[in-house]
Amino acid sequence: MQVSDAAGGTPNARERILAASYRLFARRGILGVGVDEVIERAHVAKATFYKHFPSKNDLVLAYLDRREREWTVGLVEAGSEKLADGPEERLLAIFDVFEEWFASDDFDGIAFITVLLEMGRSHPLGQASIQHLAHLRAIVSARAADAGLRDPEEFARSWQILMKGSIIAALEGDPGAAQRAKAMAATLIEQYR
Amino acid sequence: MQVSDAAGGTPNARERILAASYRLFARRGILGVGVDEVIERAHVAKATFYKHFPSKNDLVLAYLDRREREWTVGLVEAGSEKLADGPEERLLAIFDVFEEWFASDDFDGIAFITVLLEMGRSHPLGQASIQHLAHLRAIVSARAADAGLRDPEEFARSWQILMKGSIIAALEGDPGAAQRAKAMAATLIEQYR
DNA sequence: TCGAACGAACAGACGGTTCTGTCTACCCCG
DNA sequence: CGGGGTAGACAGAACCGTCTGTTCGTTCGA
Repeated sequence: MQVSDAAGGTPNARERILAASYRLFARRGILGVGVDEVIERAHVAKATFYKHFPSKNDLVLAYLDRREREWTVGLVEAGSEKLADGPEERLLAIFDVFEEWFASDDFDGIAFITVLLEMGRSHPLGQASIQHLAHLRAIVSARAADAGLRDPEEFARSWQILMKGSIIAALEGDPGAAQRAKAMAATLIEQYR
Repeated sequence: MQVSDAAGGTPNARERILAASYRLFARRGILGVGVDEVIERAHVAKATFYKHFPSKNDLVLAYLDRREREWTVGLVEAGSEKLADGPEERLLAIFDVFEEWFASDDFDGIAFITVLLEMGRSHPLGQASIQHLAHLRAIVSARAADAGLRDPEEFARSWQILMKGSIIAALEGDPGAAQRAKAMAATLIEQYR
């Protein structure tokens, strides 16, 4: 089967499209990137593109899925997992991961919010973004339950306000956004203990 | 001078363009609205449009300015002013204004962040958005100084994380976002007292 | 084992729409 | 008669999506 390219070598077409669009979409949004540019960067023929993704929308959906795997799960969940051991510490470590992320060259904002704002909440892509954000919140909620906090669902909603706010602040140019949010987060944990 | 139309009657062309673009941009973003649509909604000829605004960018800059007058100053500053009397109460009342705003039909998100995410921080319009957000922060900072809080500048940055986060949460569909942020805000005040 | 058939990718022209911005021509009122 | 407006054609680019035709490696049957 020639579907995968996990063993290195030249990635197959679908993977190249996904990789190219990932970087473009993350940095310039959906509306700001045309299909033609994705095709050029992926070194792929147009027909090949439309064989794998019937429309640009389908590509964006795949992009959001990948964003969830790589960012939500890979960076946020796994990253904070190995930085701390207690359940409360694991929660707080999210903002340590953020701090490093904010300072890195890979810091490209929060895709789900960008897409939500670009497309609007009634658009299918806006709806998909809302669902991805709900999944992120579920992770926080589960950790809150782990830590024995009361009302994990409510807690997670407040927590996510801090996450979103700090990401926007960082994007705006505030280098201390992560630590500022972390301080408020620590207080929040106390109040839900 | 025929610039204003404050006395009613048919607004002049410039004002109609501004009014039409305000609603369109606020709801669908910058990239999602074409000049042709603005022209149609404003009942204005294309040449007239380009006489008043040399480029779409110039219109967006004017839109952001108006947004600052109507939203930042009109809604947030003035609105919370008349809802409370003590300096701390005036700060907290911002989130009461938010709650009403979130529930209203006029709730159209936060223009400055939308433009920032759409255009990127290096784009002139992104830069302008950052400046408008800084102005909003300056208002918070001044009120914090009024309330005798320590380090008003730092305080305002944390405060703004709550504001941004709650607006995004509301946009995502969380009706309790304002009160959740207000609770965290009250705690923040205590810590800076 | 050789050659036909096939799948997957390639390059790129093309159509129809939309975008920003320019320009001409007219019109109407003070 | 001049300034501010109207209507709308136009240029040139970018957009999404379709389509034609070619190449290359694999598979499979005679």
